[in-house]
Order: sequence, then structure tokens, then C-alpha cells
Amino acid sequence: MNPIFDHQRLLYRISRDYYINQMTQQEIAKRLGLSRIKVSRLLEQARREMIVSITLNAPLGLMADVEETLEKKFGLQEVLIVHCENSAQAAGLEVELAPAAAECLLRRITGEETISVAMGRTMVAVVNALPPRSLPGVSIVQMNGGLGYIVPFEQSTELARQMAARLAASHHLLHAPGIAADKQAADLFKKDPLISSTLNIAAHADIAILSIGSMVPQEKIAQGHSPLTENDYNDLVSLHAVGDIALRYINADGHPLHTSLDERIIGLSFAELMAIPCVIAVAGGEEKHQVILAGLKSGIPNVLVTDQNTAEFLLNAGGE
Amino acid sequence: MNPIFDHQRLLYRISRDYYINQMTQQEIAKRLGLSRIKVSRLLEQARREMIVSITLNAPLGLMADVEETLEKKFGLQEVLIVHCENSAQAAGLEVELAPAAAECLLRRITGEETISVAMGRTMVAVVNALPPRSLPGVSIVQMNGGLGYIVPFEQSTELARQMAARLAASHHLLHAPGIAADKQAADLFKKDPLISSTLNIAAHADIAILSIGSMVPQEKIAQGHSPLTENDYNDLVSLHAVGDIALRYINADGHPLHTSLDERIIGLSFAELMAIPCVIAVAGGEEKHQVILAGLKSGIPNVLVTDQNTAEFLLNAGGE
DNA sequence: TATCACCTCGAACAAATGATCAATTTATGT
DNA sequence: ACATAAATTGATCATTTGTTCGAGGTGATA
Repeated sequence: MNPIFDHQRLLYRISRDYYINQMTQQEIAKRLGLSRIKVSRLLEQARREMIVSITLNAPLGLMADVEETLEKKFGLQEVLIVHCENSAQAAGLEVELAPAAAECLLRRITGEETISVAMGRTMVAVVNALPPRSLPGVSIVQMNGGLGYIVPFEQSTELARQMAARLAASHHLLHAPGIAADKQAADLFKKDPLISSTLNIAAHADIAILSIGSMVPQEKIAQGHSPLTENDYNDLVSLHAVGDIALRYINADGHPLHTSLDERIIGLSFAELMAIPCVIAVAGGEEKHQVILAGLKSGIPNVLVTDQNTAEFLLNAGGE
Repeated sequence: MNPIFDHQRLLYRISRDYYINQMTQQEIAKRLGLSRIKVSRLLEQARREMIVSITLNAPLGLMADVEETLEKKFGLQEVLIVHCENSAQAAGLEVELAPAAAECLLRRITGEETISVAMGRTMVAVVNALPPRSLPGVSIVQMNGGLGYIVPFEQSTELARQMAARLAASHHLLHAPGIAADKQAADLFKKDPLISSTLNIAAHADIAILSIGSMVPQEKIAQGHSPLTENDYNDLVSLHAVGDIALRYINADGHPLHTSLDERIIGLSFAELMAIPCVIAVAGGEEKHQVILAGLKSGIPNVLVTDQNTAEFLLNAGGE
């Protein structure tokens, strides 16, 4: 009987007592006449030598490896990939992403934080996916004025209000348009004590939840179905904008674009968004692939909730 | 996306970070926005739900499961099963058992203990299997007088001396026969200050190492090839003796047998053997199966080193 | 809607584990 | 045989982990 076999036998024995029989290192040491510290070291060796192997059984349909790769690639805290039915189309996709986003948001709420919320269809879906809770210490803060080119802009305000209601939380609303008519008007709004203080609160939120938007087709602008003017649109196109994060337009590198539009926005600035420690971005769909990539490059989002097609695109997209 | 999937996803995610990526529970908690304690509980759940599975890869030829079963069945600290070439025959078997016994003994020595040793072929093999060490704080104590019916009984003393030499340890020797001619002679030996103190030291040893012996065939007695008289033999047979542990004869239930022989023995008593916290029994071979079973029932051994055939026999033998 | 049983939560504590260090032992080359 | 380098050892300390407890919340039932 050679000594290395004896050693292997010991490694196995200790591993079994520790991992299977749930004994403490102290107990094992006493039983086998070793020092506690030596048991610790032998266990480490057993793991190295693969005498102990730990395997994970992933739930079916979970793209855990892709999630992890994307987290590392873009320096994110967390990526949630939702296996969507029809992820090619954005229409309806947000409803599929919303529950995962809601779970993620809820999980990150302990009961005392301030949460900035954006607006849009995705955010509506997220709010609808939130189960009722009693979180009186939480504040929901609107981080952009409303965009009401068809329905009044108070719809965005209503979104934040509803979210607060679901969570039985307090709220800070922004009674202002998301985009003012001109810089003067915007500055005037921002000087309003209530608006200014709300924006300040939003800027110092613990968590932000928002979506990422792609460029709307030119026809929509022409038809007036957008808060952007044709000038705005042309400016953005000339700067190679690919879309926006909370109304802040960015190019493919994720850099913010300073246009006249940018100055008319009543909402958090690019830098303010960047400073929020946990920004949850909820977005998916074929036509948003490029913006989402750009959005991640911007460094603003810390968490991404998306669909599997977008995830795959991001996986293959040129490096960070 | 249903909530239980979200939960599974979370369990998996946490398990991966913890078990694969070696993150601490604190780090995971911070990253995913949970309390540290909750991560701990989710990990526990993940183990319960087999999302985490820990497997051990046993070295080839290791009968770890049998070892464990025997430990539980007989309340032993440790069982070492050696895969012997020719375990049917006792001749030469002790040489195969010895290295494992030596490893076990050595492992249990920290450097300050007292070790009582028995005698016999098996013990000689164990001593020969011991690698040289420098353990000046260790005491080797002879726990039985010598049996020298052919060679002088000092051979046993020599065994203890050699063992002490291998370990560079001090020794306490017993210059007395293992079995005295009659009770008076035995009592006289035991009154000797040196012998009495040595026996006392042996009785309070931290570790004892001994073998288990089966009944010798009657012819050997008749031929005088045994320290036992024919009367002794007949007494033992009438009491259904199956063999001895360190000269203390026992029946199939492991109970000690009080005969005139018992009173003539110079060595540790049954009760003294029982009191030693770690008794390592080294024994194997077909003809010893019944004694070894009885020996384990006696409750004296805490560790058993044996061969695979004996182990299998013990496995199937009637319960403890 | 009120009440009760059950659950979940995190804080505080206790236990278990891992990391660092100095001292010793072991192996190796001269 | 001796010196030096490398490896091992256990003590001590810091970190990590598990347990217990009371508070608060949830849901079922009357």
C-alpha cells in the first residue's frame, strides 16, 4: 500500500465527512487525530485535485452562461435574459421583460431607498408587473418630465404615481414637460423650486429604472407623432445618434450628444444618470440592438434586462 | 415569466457566484441587492433543491462506503480497509495491513502522547512499516509482558524498543512475562514498582495499538507451542472463547472471560483497555473473522484496520 | 374586517473557516 | 556531514458563515 494512496484515501475520507456528512472541520480533526487547520488544508487540496466536484444544475431555459459573459463584457452587476416568445418585435416584448425587471427591482429594495423612474411603454409594463407591497420608507421619483404629444404629459406623472401606489411608497412628481419648447422655457422650469428639488432627489436616488430607446423613423417626426422637431432629428442624425437613455441621446460609442435638444430636456443629465449606483435598464427587440449596445457602452446601466436575441447580439458585438 | 422561474434563476445565480466564482455571501448580497443572511438562506435552499450537487470522486480501489457502514455499525472512529492480495490466509497478511496501520497511527500522533503497544507478528509488521520520525515528546509503553515460549520473552520488549527508536521517542518497557506461572507469581510481578508504574502509564495512554488473536488449534497447545496450558485451553473452550485482545480472552459477544489464566496475565485489564480513548486494532484473515467481530462487540477498539474479506464478513455479520 | 396562525425578515450573536506569520522540519546539493 | 532552500506545521487573528430571536407582515378563516 503506497503512501500516496493513503493520502488519497484520507482526502476522500475528509471530503466525505465534510461535504456529505456535514461534519465540521473540528469534528473531523478530532476523529482522525489531525489539527483543525490541517483538515482545512486537506479539504482545499481535495477540491484542487477534483476529489470534490461541485456541479450546478441549471433550471431549463436559463442562459446563465450568456448572462455571466455579458456581465463581464460590459462590467454589469447583473444581466437577466428573458426567453421571450416573439422577441423579434418590440411590440409586446416589454410585457415579457417586465416581470423579470419587476422581480429584480423588488429584490433590490430593502425598504429605505429612493428610486428614480423613467417613462414609456416599458416602464408602464414594469409597474403593472409589480406586486403590491407595503414600503412606506421608499420614495419613487420621476426623473423626466412627461412627453404628451398626443395624450397630456401627465401620463408620465401618472406612471410614477401608480408605481408609488403599488409599493405604498411616497412619491416626488415632476409637473413639467420632458422637452421644453426652447432653452429659456427649460431653464424656467428648472428654476421652479419644486421641479428643481425633485430633480435633485432623482439625481441622488439609490436605484433608477429606465429603458433604452431607438431612433424613431423620420416619418413619425414629420407627422408630429414625436416630441422631437425635424431640426432635432436632423441634428441627431448628423451626429450619428443611435437612440436615447432617459431622453439623453447617444452615439454608437455610448457618448452623449450635445444638441439644442439636449438643453431643452427637463430631466436627469447624462452625468447624473451615470452617478446613480444602480441603474436598471429594461430593453429588448431587434430594432434596439444597436442602441442597447451603445447604452451599455455609455456605462450608465448597471443591470440589464433583455431578451435572448438581443443577448446573443450583444455577445457577438464588437468588444466593450 | 412566472415567479418560481425567477426564484430558480436567483438560486442558480447565487449558487454559481458562491460555489464556482468563489464570491463571499456578502459580495453576492451587495451585487444582487439582498441581505447577506438571505443569500445564506437561498444557498441552503439551492442545496436542498439539488441545484447545487456535490459529488466525490473516490480513488480507485477504495471501499469508502463499506468503511463508513462499519464505522456506524460498530461505533468506530475509523475503519481502514486494505485491498490485500491474498487475504484468505493470515500468513503475510499483517505485512499488507501494517502500512495503513502505520499511517493511521502516525497521523494521530501530534508529538506529546503516550502510546501503548501490544506484541505479536502484526505489531512487528507495523513497527517495520513506520517511517523514521523525530518525536521526542512521545512515549512508547509496552502493555503486555513478553510471550517467549520458544524465543525469550524479551522479543516483545525489543519490539517496543524498536518502535521507540523509529520515532525517536522515549519508552517504558515491561520486563516481565506476559503470562506468569500462577496467580502468586503474577501478583509478585505486579507489585514490582517498575512494572506497576509501567502498567499504570500504559493504562493511561492516549493511543493503544494492538491486534486481535484467534484461538490456536489444540495440537499447538499439546505440543507446547503456546503459552497456554491445556487446562487454560479447556477452560476457555468451555466458556466458548473465540480469541483474545491483548491476551484478554472474550466470547462471541465480546464479553471478557474470567478464568485462572486471566489472573496470571501481566498486562492491561479489559477495563483498562476499554478506557483508552483511541485503541487501534489491526487484524484480518479468514480464521480471525469471528474474533474480530467479537472484538468489535467488546467495545475496546476505536479504529479497525483490516482486509476487504474481513470487512465484507463484518458487513454481513449479525448486528452490533 | 378582525383575528390568528404562519412565514419571512434582519439584527445580534456564536461558531466555523480561512489567512498570515514565525518556527521548525524535511529535502537537496555540496 | 553540513549548510541552505523549500515545505510543513500550528498559533493567532480576521473574516465568513450559521443560528437564534423578536418584530413585523401575509394570508386564511370566520
